[in-house]
Amino acid sequence: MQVASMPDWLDIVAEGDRPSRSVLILDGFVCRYRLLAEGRRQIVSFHTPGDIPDLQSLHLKTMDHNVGTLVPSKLGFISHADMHALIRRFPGLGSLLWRDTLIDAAIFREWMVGLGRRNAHQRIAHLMCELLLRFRGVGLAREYQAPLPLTQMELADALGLTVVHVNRVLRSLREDGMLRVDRTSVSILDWERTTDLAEFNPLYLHQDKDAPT
Amino acid sequence: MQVASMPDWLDIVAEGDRPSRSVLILDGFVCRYRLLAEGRRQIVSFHTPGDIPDLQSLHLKTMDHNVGTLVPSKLGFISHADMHALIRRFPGLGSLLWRDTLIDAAIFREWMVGLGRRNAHQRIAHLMCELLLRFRGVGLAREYQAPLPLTQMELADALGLTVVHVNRVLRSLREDGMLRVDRTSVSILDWERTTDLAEFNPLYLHQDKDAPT
DNA sequence: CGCTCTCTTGATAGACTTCAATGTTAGTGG
DNA sequence: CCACTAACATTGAAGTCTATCAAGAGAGCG
Repeated sequence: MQVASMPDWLDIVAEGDRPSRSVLILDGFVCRYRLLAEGRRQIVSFHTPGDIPDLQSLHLKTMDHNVGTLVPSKLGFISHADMHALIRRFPGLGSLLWRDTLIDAAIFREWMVGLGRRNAHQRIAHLMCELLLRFRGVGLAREYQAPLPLTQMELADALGLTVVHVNRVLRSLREDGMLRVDRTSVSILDWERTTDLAEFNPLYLHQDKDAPT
Repeated sequence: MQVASMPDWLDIVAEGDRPSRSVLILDGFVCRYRLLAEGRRQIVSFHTPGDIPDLQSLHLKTMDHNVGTLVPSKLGFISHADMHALIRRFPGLGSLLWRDTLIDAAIFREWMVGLGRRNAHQRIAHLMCELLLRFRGVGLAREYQAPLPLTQMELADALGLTVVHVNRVLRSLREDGMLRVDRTSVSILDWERTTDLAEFNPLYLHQDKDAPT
Protein backbone atom coordinates (compact mmCIF):
# COMPACT_ATOMS: atom_id res chain seq x y z
CA MET A 1 0.00 0.00 0.00
CA GLN A 2 1.26 3.43 -0.97
CA VAL A 3 0.68 6.32 1.39
CA ALA A 4 0.36 9.95 0.33
CA SER A 5 -0.52 13.26 1.98
CA MET A 6 -3.01 15.40 0.15
CA PRO A 7 -3.70 19.12 0.55
CA ASP A 8 -7.28 20.25 1.08
CA TRP A 9 -9.38 20.68 -2.02
CA LEU A 10 -7.80 18.00 -4.14
CA ASP A 11 -9.69 15.59 -6.34
CA ILE A 12 -8.57 12.03 -5.71
CA VAL A 13 -10.67 10.47 -8.45
CA ALA A 14 -12.87 12.15 -11.06
CA GLU A 15 -16.00 11.18 -12.96
CA GLY A 16 -15.04 9.17 -16.03
CA ASP A 17 -11.82 7.80 -14.52
CA ARG A 18 -11.18 4.07 -14.56
CA PRO A 19 -9.10 3.64 -11.40
CA SER A 20 -6.91 0.61 -10.88
CA ARG A 21 -6.70 1.11 -7.13
CA SER A 22 -8.86 2.19 -4.22
CA VAL A 23 -8.26 4.78 -1.53
CA LEU A 24 -8.20 4.17 2.21
CA ILE A 25 -8.53 7.27 4.36
CA LEU A 26 -5.85 7.17 7.07
CA ASP A 27 -6.49 10.68 8.30
CA GLY A 28 -8.63 13.61 7.21
CA PHE A 29 -12.06 14.16 5.73
CA VAL A 30 -13.21 13.28 2.22
CA CYS A 31 -16.39 13.73 0.20
CA ARG A 32 -17.94 12.39 -2.95
CA TYR A 33 -19.85 14.73 -5.23
CA ARG A 34 -21.33 15.34 -8.66
CA LEU A 35 -21.36 18.52 -10.70
CA LEU A 36 -24.20 19.86 -12.85
CA ALA A 37 -24.50 22.81 -15.19
CA GLU A 38 -24.16 26.39 -13.89
CA GLY A 39 -21.88 25.39 -11.05
CA ARG A 40 -24.50 23.41 -9.17
CA ARG A 41 -22.95 20.69 -7.03
CA GLN A 42 -24.36 17.89 -4.93
CA ILE A 43 -22.17 16.32 -2.28
CA VAL A 44 -23.44 12.76 -1.85
CA SER A 45 -21.33 11.56 1.07
CA PHE A 46 -18.71 12.38 3.65
CA HIS A 47 -16.02 9.94 4.70
CA THR A 48 -13.93 9.62 7.84
CA PRO A 49 -10.66 7.81 8.58
CA GLY A 50 -11.02 4.08 8.04
CA ASP A 51 -13.39 4.46 5.09
CA ILE A 52 -12.65 3.36 1.54
CA PRO A 53 -14.68 5.94 -0.34
CA ASP A 54 -14.16 4.58 -3.85
CA LEU A 55 -14.52 0.93 -2.99
CA GLN A 56 -17.09 0.67 -5.77
CA SER A 57 -14.41 1.01 -8.42
CA LEU A 58 -13.45 -2.55 -7.53
CA HIS A 59 -16.53 -3.79 -9.40
CA LEU A 60 -17.70 -0.79 -11.45
CA LYS A 61 -14.88 0.18 -13.75
CA THR A 62 -15.93 3.72 -14.67
CA MET A 63 -16.39 6.35 -11.98
CA ASP A 64 -19.77 8.07 -12.10
CA HIS A 65 -18.84 10.76 -9.58
CA ASN A 66 -15.87 12.55 -8.03
CA VAL A 67 -14.00 11.94 -4.80
CA GLY A 68 -12.11 14.80 -3.19
CA THR A 69 -10.48 15.86 0.06
CA LEU A 70 -12.02 18.56 2.24
CA VAL A 71 -9.03 19.06 4.53
CA PRO A 72 -5.37 18.05 4.32
CA SER A 73 -5.57 14.26 4.44
CA LYS A 74 -3.38 11.21 4.58
CA LEU A 75 -4.43 8.48 2.16
CA GLY A 76 -3.42 4.91 1.44
CA PHE A 77 -3.77 3.36 -2.00
CA ILE A 78 -4.42 -0.34 -2.54
CA SER A 79 -4.39 -1.82 -6.03
CA HIS A 80 -7.51 -3.65 -7.13
CA ALA A 81 -5.37 -6.65 -8.03
CA ASP A 82 -4.13 -6.86 -4.44
CA MET A 83 -7.64 -6.45 -3.09
CA HIS A 84 -8.99 -9.20 -5.30
CA ALA A 85 -6.17 -11.48 -4.17
CA LEU A 86 -6.83 -10.71 -0.52
CA ILE A 87 -10.55 -11.34 -0.91
CA ARG A 88 -9.92 -14.65 -2.69
CA ARG A 89 -7.70 -15.68 0.18
CA PHE A 90 -9.95 -14.37 2.97
CA PRO A 91 -13.57 -14.56 1.81
CA GLY A 92 -14.69 -13.02 5.11
CA LEU A 93 -12.94 -9.81 4.07
CA GLY A 94 -15.06 -9.71 0.94
CA SER A 95 -18.22 -9.95 3.01
CA LEU A 96 -16.99 -7.19 5.30
CA LEU A 97 -16.28 -4.85 2.42
CA TRP A 98 -19.56 -5.71 0.75
CA ARG A 99 -21.28 -4.91 4.05
CA ASP A 100 -19.50 -1.57 4.04
CA THR A 101 -20.88 -0.67 0.64
CA LEU A 102 -24.33 -1.63 1.92
CA ILE A 103 -24.03 0.76 4.86
CA ASP A 104 -22.91 3.40 2.39
CA ALA A 105 -26.10 2.78 0.46
CA ALA A 106 -28.19 2.95 3.64
CA ILE A 107 -26.76 6.40 4.34
CA PHE A 108 -27.54 7.45 0.77
CA ARG A 109 -31.13 6.41 1.32
CA GLU A 110 -31.39 8.40 4.52
CA TRP A 111 -30.00 11.46 2.77
CA MET A 112 -32.58 10.97 0.03
CA VAL A 113 -35.32 11.00 2.64
CA GLY A 114 -33.93 14.26 3.95
CA LEU A 115 -33.52 15.89 0.56
CA GLY A 116 -36.99 14.81 -0.50
CA ARG A 117 -39.05 15.16 2.65
CA ARG A 118 -37.31 17.16 5.39
CA ASN A 119 -37.16 20.95 5.57
CA ALA A 120 -33.94 22.88 6.00
CA HIS A 121 -34.01 22.85 9.81
CA GLN A 122 -34.58 19.11 9.92
CA ARG A 123 -31.96 18.38 7.28
CA ILE A 124 -29.26 20.27 9.13
CA ALA A 125 -30.21 18.77 12.48
CA HIS A 126 -30.23 15.31 10.95
CA LEU A 127 -26.84 15.66 9.31
CA MET A 128 -25.30 16.88 12.55
CA CYS A 129 -26.71 13.92 14.48
CA GLU A 130 -25.38 11.54 11.86
CA LEU A 131 -21.91 13.04 11.78
CA LEU A 132 -21.71 13.08 15.56
CA LEU A 133 -22.47 9.35 15.77
CA ARG A 134 -20.16 8.48 12.92
CA PHE A 135 -17.28 10.44 14.40
CA ARG A 136 -17.96 8.83 17.75
CA GLY A 137 -17.82 5.46 16.02
CA VAL A 138 -14.23 6.09 14.98
CA GLY A 139 -13.29 7.65 18.31
CA LEU A 140 -12.99 11.20 17.01
CA ALA A 141 -15.88 12.83 18.86
CA ARG A 142 -16.58 13.69 22.45
CA GLU A 143 -20.02 13.07 23.90
CA TYR A 144 -21.82 15.86 22.06
CA GLN A 145 -19.11 17.51 20.03
CA ALA A 146 -17.56 16.40 16.77
CA PRO A 147 -15.06 17.92 14.36
CA LEU A 148 -16.73 19.48 11.35
CA PRO A 149 -14.14 21.01 9.03
CA LEU A 150 -16.70 22.26 6.51
CA THR A 151 -17.56 25.65 5.08
CA GLN A 152 -21.20 26.62 4.98
CA MET A 153 -21.06 26.27 1.22
CA GLU A 154 -19.98 22.65 1.54
CA LEU A 155 -22.82 22.05 3.98
CA ALA A 156 -25.20 23.69 1.52
CA ASP A 157 -24.03 21.45 -1.30
CA ALA A 158 -24.57 18.38 0.84
CA LEU A 159 -28.00 19.52 2.02
CA GLY A 160 -29.40 20.69 -1.30
CA LEU A 161 -29.70 24.28 -0.05
CA THR A 162 -28.01 27.62 -0.69
CA VAL A 163 -25.26 29.05 1.50
CA VAL A 164 -27.45 31.95 2.48
CA HIS A 165 -30.20 29.72 3.74
CA VAL A 166 -27.82 27.41 5.58
CA ASN A 167 -26.40 30.44 7.33
CA ARG A 168 -29.82 31.63 8.45
CA VAL A 169 -30.97 28.22 9.62
CA LEU A 170 -27.74 27.65 11.54
CA ARG A 171 -28.31 30.94 13.32
CA SER A 172 -31.87 29.98 14.14
CA LEU A 173 -30.81 26.60 15.53
CA ARG A 174 -28.10 28.30 17.56
CA GLU A 175 -30.52 30.90 18.95
CA ASP A 176 -32.91 28.07 19.78
CA GLY A 177 -30.15 26.45 21.84
CA MET A 178 -30.23 23.25 19.85
CA LEU A 179 -26.81 23.10 18.26
CA ARG A 180 -23.86 25.25 17.40
CA VAL A 181 -21.69 24.95 14.30
CA ASP A 182 -18.47 26.79 13.60
CA ARG A 183 -15.76 26.41 11.01
CA THR A 184 -14.17 23.49 12.82
CA SER A 185 -16.73 21.62 14.87
CA VAL A 186 -20.35 21.01 15.79
CA SER A 187 -21.78 20.87 19.32
CA ILE A 188 -25.19 19.46 19.91
CA LEU A 189 -26.49 21.28 22.95
CA ASP A 190 -29.88 19.59 23.23
CA TRP A 191 -29.66 16.07 21.88
CA GLU A 192 -33.28 15.20 22.56
CA ARG A 193 -34.80 18.23 20.90
CA THR A 194 -32.40 17.92 17.99
CA THR A 195 -33.16 14.27 17.27
CA ASP A 196 -36.87 14.99 17.70
CA LEU A 197 -36.77 17.83 15.21
CA ALA A 198 -34.76 15.76 12.72
CA GLU A 199 -36.79 12.59 13.25
CA PHE A 200 -33.40 10.96 13.67
CA ASN A 201 -33.27 7.19 14.06
CA PRO A 202 -29.71 5.84 14.00
CA LEU A 203 -30.77 2.38 12.81
CA TYR A 204 -29.61 3.15 9.26
CA LEU A 205 -26.02 3.58 10.40
CA HIS A 206 -25.88 -0.10 11.43
CA GLN A 207 -23.28 0.74 14.05
CA ASP A 208 -24.28 -2.11 16.36
CA LYS A 209 -22.30 -4.45 14.14
CA ASP A 210 -25.71 -6.06 13.68
CA ALA A 211 -25.29 -8.94 16.06
CA PRO A 212 -25.91 -11.92 13.79
CA THR A 213 -29.33 -13.43 13.84
CA MET B 1 -36.85 -21.16 -4.01
CA GLN B 2 -40.47 -20.52 -3.09
CA VAL B 3 -42.65 -18.59 -5.49
CA ALA B 4 -45.63 -16.47 -4.50
CA SER B 5 -48.02 -14.06 -6.20
CA MET B 6 -48.64 -10.79 -4.44
CA PRO B 7 -51.48 -8.31 -4.91
CA ASP B 8 -50.65 -4.68 -5.47
CA TRP B 9 -49.97 -2.61 -2.37
CA LEU B 10 -48.49 -5.27 -0.19
CA ASP B 11 -45.46 -4.83 2.01
CA ILE B 12 -42.96 -7.60 1.45
CA VAL B 13 -40.57 -6.53 4.19
CA ALA B 14 -40.93 -3.75 6.76
CA GLU B 15 -38.53 -1.50 8.65
CA GLY B 16 -37.30 -3.31 11.75
CA ASP B 17 -37.72 -6.80 10.28
CA ARG B 18 -34.84 -9.24 10.39
CA PRO B 19 -35.49 -11.29 7.25
CA SER B 20 -33.99 -14.73 6.79
CA ARG B 21 -34.50 -14.73 3.06
CA SER B 22 -34.31 -12.36 0.10
CA VAL B 23 -36.81 -11.59 -2.61
CA LEU B 24 -36.29 -12.02 -6.35
CA ILE B 25 -38.79 -10.20 -8.55
CA LEU B 26 -40.04 -12.59 -11.23
CA ASP B 27 -42.72 -10.30 -12.54
CA GLY B 28 -44.18 -6.95 -11.50
CA PHE B 29 -42.93 -3.68 -10.05
CA VAL B 30 -41.63 -3.08 -6.54
CA CYS B 31 -40.43 -0.08 -4.56
CA ARG B 32 -38.50 0.63 -1.39
CA TYR B 33 -39.59 3.49 0.84
CA ARG B 34 -39.39 5.12 4.24
CA LEU B 35 -42.14 6.79 6.24
CA LEU B 36 -41.86 9.95 8.33
CA ALA B 37 -44.28 11.74 10.63
CA GLU B 38 -47.53 13.22 9.29
CA GLY B 39 -47.80 10.71 6.48
CA ARG B 40 -44.77 11.93 4.63
CA ARG B 41 -43.18 9.19 2.53
CA GLN B 42 -40.05 8.97 0.43
CA ILE B 43 -39.75 6.25 -2.16
CA VAL B 44 -36.05 5.53 -2.56
CA SER B 45 -36.04 3.07 -5.42
CA PHE B 46 -38.04 1.19 -8.00
CA HIS B 47 -37.30 -2.39 -8.99
CA THR B 48 -38.06 -4.39 -12.11
CA PRO B 49 -38.13 -8.14 -12.81
CA GLY B 50 -34.74 -9.73 -12.22
CA ASP B 51 -33.90 -7.43 -9.28
CA ILE B 52 -33.35 -8.57 -5.69
CA PRO B 53 -34.57 -5.47 -3.87
CA ASP B 54 -33.67 -6.57 -0.34
CA LEU B 55 -30.34 -8.11 -1.14
CA GLN B 56 -28.84 -5.99 1.62
CA SER B 57 -30.52 -8.11 4.29
CA LEU B 58 -27.93 -10.74 3.45
CA HIS B 59 -25.31 -8.68 5.32
CA LEU B 60 -27.32 -6.12 7.33
CA LYS B 61 -29.60 -8.01 9.62
CA THR B 62 -32.13 -5.30 10.47
CA MET B 63 -34.16 -3.62 7.72
CA ASP B 64 -33.93 0.17 7.79
CA HIS B 65 -36.70 0.68 5.24
CA ASN B 66 -39.74 -1.02 3.71
CA VAL B 67 -40.13 -2.98 0.50
CA GLY B 68 -43.55 -3.21 -1.14
CA THR B 69 -45.24 -4.12 -4.39
CA LEU B 70 -46.78 -1.46 -6.63
CA VAL B 71 -48.72 -3.82 -8.90
CA PRO B 72 -49.69 -7.48 -8.65
CA SER B 73 -46.31 -9.21 -8.72
CA LYS B 74 -44.79 -12.65 -8.79
CA LEU B 75 -41.93 -13.10 -6.35
CA GLY B 76 -39.36 -15.75 -5.55
CA PHE B 77 -37.88 -16.20 -2.09
CA ILE B 78 -34.36 -17.49 -1.49
CA SER B 79 -33.13 -18.21 2.03
CA HIS B 80 -29.99 -16.43 3.13
CA ALA B 81 -28.49 -19.78 4.09
CA ASP B 82 -28.90 -21.01 0.51
CA MET B 83 -27.47 -17.79 -0.87
CA HIS B 84 -24.41 -17.98 1.37
CA ALA B 85 -23.88 -21.58 0.30
CA LEU B 86 -24.18 -20.67 -3.37
CA ILE B 87 -21.76 -17.79 -2.99
CA ARG B 88 -19.25 -19.98 -1.19
CA ARG B 89 -19.45 -22.47 -4.00
CA PHE B 90 -19.41 -19.89 -6.82
CA PRO B 91 -17.43 -16.85 -5.68
CA GLY B 92 -18.16 -15.17 -9.01
CA LEU B 93 -21.81 -15.02 -8.01
CA GLY B 94 -20.88 -13.07 -4.89
CA SER B 95 -19.04 -10.52 -7.00
CA LEU B 96 -22.02 -10.23 -9.31
CA LEU B 97 -24.43 -9.60 -6.47
CA TRP B 98 -22.04 -7.17 -4.83
CA ARG B 99 -21.82 -5.36 -8.15
CA ASP B 100 -25.60 -5.20 -8.19
CA THR B 101 -25.71 -3.50 -4.81
CA LEU B 102 -23.12 -1.02 -6.10
CA ILE B 103 -25.31 -0.13 -9.07
CA ASP B 104 -28.18 0.29 -6.65
CA ALA B 105 -26.06 2.75 -4.72
CA ALA B 106 -25.12 4.58 -7.92
CA ILE B 107 -28.82 5.08 -8.66
CA PHE B 108 -29.36 6.35 -5.11
CA ARG B 109 -26.63 8.91 -5.66
CA GLU B 110 -28.19 10.09 -8.90
CA TRP B 111 -31.56 10.47 -7.20
CA MET B 112 -29.86 12.49 -4.47
CA VAL B 113 -28.48 14.82 -7.11
CA GLY B 114 -31.98 15.24 -8.47
CA LEU B 115 -33.62 15.76 -5.10
CA GLY B 116 -30.95 18.23 -4.05
CA ARG B 117 -30.18 20.15 -7.19
CA ARG B 118 -32.75 19.60 -9.95
CA ASN B 119 -36.07 21.41 -10.19
CA ALA B 120 -39.38 19.60 -10.62
CA HIS B 121 -39.29 19.60 -14.43
CA GLN B 122 -35.79 18.20 -14.48
CA ARG B 123 -36.51 15.59 -11.83
CA ILE B 124 -39.49 14.20 -13.68
CA ALA B 125 -37.67 14.21 -17.02
CA HIS B 126 -34.69 12.50 -15.42
CA LEU B 127 -36.73 9.77 -13.77
CA MET B 128 -38.52 9.02 -17.01
CA CYS B 129 -35.25 8.71 -18.91
CA GLU B 130 -33.89 6.40 -16.23
CA LEU B 131 -36.94 4.16 -16.15
CA LEU B 132 -37.03 3.96 -19.93
CA LEU B 133 -33.43 2.74 -20.09
CA ARG B 134 -33.88 0.33 -17.21
CA PHE B 135 -37.03 -1.19 -18.69
CA ARG B 136 -35.26 -1.46 -22.03
CA GLY B 137 -32.44 -3.26 -20.25
CA VAL B 138 -34.82 -6.02 -19.20
CA GLY B 139 -36.61 -6.10 -22.54
CA LEU B 140 -39.83 -4.52 -21.29
CA ALA B 141 -39.75 -1.22 -23.17
CA ARG B 142 -40.10 -0.22 -26.78
CA GLU B 143 -37.82 2.40 -28.27
CA TYR B 144 -39.31 5.40 -26.47
CA GLN B 145 -42.14 3.92 -24.46
CA ALA B 146 -42.00 2.06 -21.18
CA PRO B 147 -44.59 0.69 -18.77
CA LEU B 148 -45.13 2.97 -15.78
CA PRO B 149 -47.77 1.54 -13.48
CA LEU B 150 -47.58 4.42 -11.00
CA THR B 151 -50.07 6.90 -9.64
CA GLN B 152 -49.07 10.54 -9.55
CA MET B 153 -48.88 10.26 -5.80
CA GLU B 154 -46.29 7.51 -6.06
CA LEU B 155 -44.33 9.60 -8.51
CA ALA B 156 -44.56 12.53 -6.11
CA ASP B 157 -43.24 10.43 -3.24
CA ALA B 158 -40.30 9.30 -5.34
CA LEU B 159 -39.53 12.82 -6.57
CA GLY B 160 -39.86 14.68 -3.28
CA LEU B 161 -42.81 16.74 -4.57
CA THR B 162 -46.54 16.98 -3.95
CA VAL B 163 -49.14 15.30 -6.15
CA VAL B 164 -50.52 18.65 -7.18
CA HIS B 165 -47.20 19.88 -8.43
CA VAL B 166 -46.40 16.63 -10.22
CA ASN B 167 -49.71 16.92 -12.00
CA ARG B 168 -48.98 20.47 -13.13
CA VAL B 169 -45.46 19.72 -14.29
CA LEU B 170 -46.58 16.63 -16.19
CA ARG B 171 -49.10 18.78 -18.00
CA SER B 172 -46.46 21.34 -18.81
CA LEU B 173 -44.07 18.69 -20.17
CA ARG B 174 -46.89 17.19 -22.21
CA GLU B 175 -47.88 20.57 -23.65
CA ASP B 176 -44.24 21.18 -24.45
CA GLY B 177 -44.21 17.98 -26.49
CA MET B 178 -41.43 16.42 -24.44
CA LEU B 179 -43.08 13.42 -22.83
CA ARG B 180 -46.43 11.98 -21.97
CA VAL B 181 -47.30 10.00 -18.86
CA ASP B 182 -50.51 8.17 -18.18
CA ARG B 183 -51.60 5.66 -15.57
CA THR B 184 -49.88 2.77 -17.33
CA SER B 185 -46.93 4.01 -19.37
CA VAL B 186 -44.57 6.81 -20.27
CA SER B 187 -43.69 7.93 -23.81
CA ILE B 188 -40.73 10.16 -24.39
CA LEU B 189 -41.63 12.16 -27.48
CA ASP B 190 -38.45 14.20 -27.76
CA TRP B 191 -35.52 12.26 -26.33
CA GLU B 192 -32.93 14.91 -27.05
CA ARG B 193 -34.78 17.78 -25.46
CA THR B 194 -35.77 15.59 -22.51
CA THR B 195 -32.24 14.41 -21.75
CA ASP B 196 -30.97 17.96 -22.22
CA LEU B 197 -33.49 19.35 -19.77
CA ALA B 198 -32.76 16.61 -17.23
CA GLU B 199 -28.99 16.73 -17.74
CA PHE B 200 -29.31 12.98 -18.08
CA ASN B 201 -26.12 10.97 -18.42
CA PRO B 202 -26.75 7.21 -18.33
CA LEU B 203 -23.24 6.40 -17.10
CA TYR B 204 -24.52 5.84 -13.56
CA LEU B 205 -26.71 2.94 -14.67
CA HIS B 206 -23.60 0.95 -15.64
CA GLN B 207 -25.60 -0.90 -18.26
CA ASP B 208 -22.61 -1.49 -20.53
CA LYS B 209 -21.63 -4.36 -18.25
CA ASP B 210 -18.53 -2.21 -17.76
CA ALA B 211 -16.22 -4.03 -20.11
CA PRO B 212 -13.37 -4.98 -17.77
CA THR B 213 -10.28 -2.84 -17.83
C1' DC C 1 -1.68 46.30 3.54
C1' DG C 2 -4.49 44.58 0.10
C1' DC C 3 -6.42 40.37 -1.51
C1' DT C 4 -9.51 36.53 -1.31
C1' DC C 5 -12.54 33.56 0.89
C1' DT C 6 -16.05 33.00 4.11
C1' DC C 7 -19.76 34.58 6.94
C1' DT C 8 -23.65 37.53 7.67
C1' DT C 9 -27.73 40.24 6.82
C1' DG C 10 -31.54 42.62 4.10
C1' DA C 11 -34.84 42.97 0.33
C1' DT C 12 -37.17 40.82 -3.30
C1' DA C 13 -38.62 37.00 -6.19
C1' DG C 14 -40.01 32.47 -7.42
C1' DA C 15 -40.87 27.52 -6.96
C1' DC C 16 -43.43 24.61 -4.70
C1' DT C 17 -46.96 23.63 -1.07
C1' DT C 18 -51.35 23.80 1.06
C1' DC C 19 -56.17 24.02 1.04
C1' DA C 20 -60.22 23.29 -1.36
C1' DA C 21 -63.22 21.88 -4.91
C1' DT C 22 -64.51 19.55 -9.19
C1' DG C 23 -63.97 16.21 -12.91
C1' DT C 24 -62.73 11.54 -14.40
C1' DT C 25 -62.24 6.59 -14.35
C1' DA C 26 -62.77 1.89 -12.87
C1' DG C 27 -64.92 -1.35 -10.14
C1' DT C 28 -69.20 -3.24 -7.64
C1' DG C 29 -73.66 -4.65 -7.00
C1' DG C 30 -78.55 -4.30 -7.88
C1' DC D 1 -77.16 -1.70 -17.99
C1' DC D 2 -76.98 1.80 -14.81
C1' DA D 3 -76.49 3.83 -10.08
C1' DC D 4 -73.07 4.17 -6.62
C1' DT D 5 -68.56 4.47 -4.62
C1' DA D 6 -63.70 5.16 -4.06
C1' DA D 7 -59.51 6.29 -5.90
C1' DC D 8 -57.17 9.15 -8.87
C1' DA D 9 -56.50 13.35 -11.77
C1' DT D 10 -57.07 18.18 -12.46
C1' DT D 11 -57.49 23.04 -11.53
C1' DG D 12 -57.58 27.60 -8.80
C1' DA D 13 -56.19 30.68 -5.06
C1' DA D 14 -53.35 31.82 -1.40
C1' DG D 15 -49.37 31.06 1.46
C1' DT D 16 -44.57 29.58 2.76
C1' DC D 17 -40.07 28.12 2.27
C1' DT D 18 -36.08 28.72 -0.03
C1' DA D 19 -33.52 31.08 -3.81
C1' DT D 20 -31.55 35.12 -5.82
C1' DC D 21 -29.41 39.50 -5.77
C1' DA D 22 -26.68 42.64 -3.33
C1' DA D 23 -23.60 44.45 -0.05
C1' DG D 24 -20.85 44.79 4.11
C1' DA D 25 -17.94 42.65 7.84
C1' DG D 26 -14.22 39.37 9.47
C1' DA D 27 -10.44 36.46 9.09
C1' DG D 28 -6.40 34.49 7.09
C1' DC D 29 -2.39 35.11 4.03
C1' DG D 30 1.44 36.63 1.09
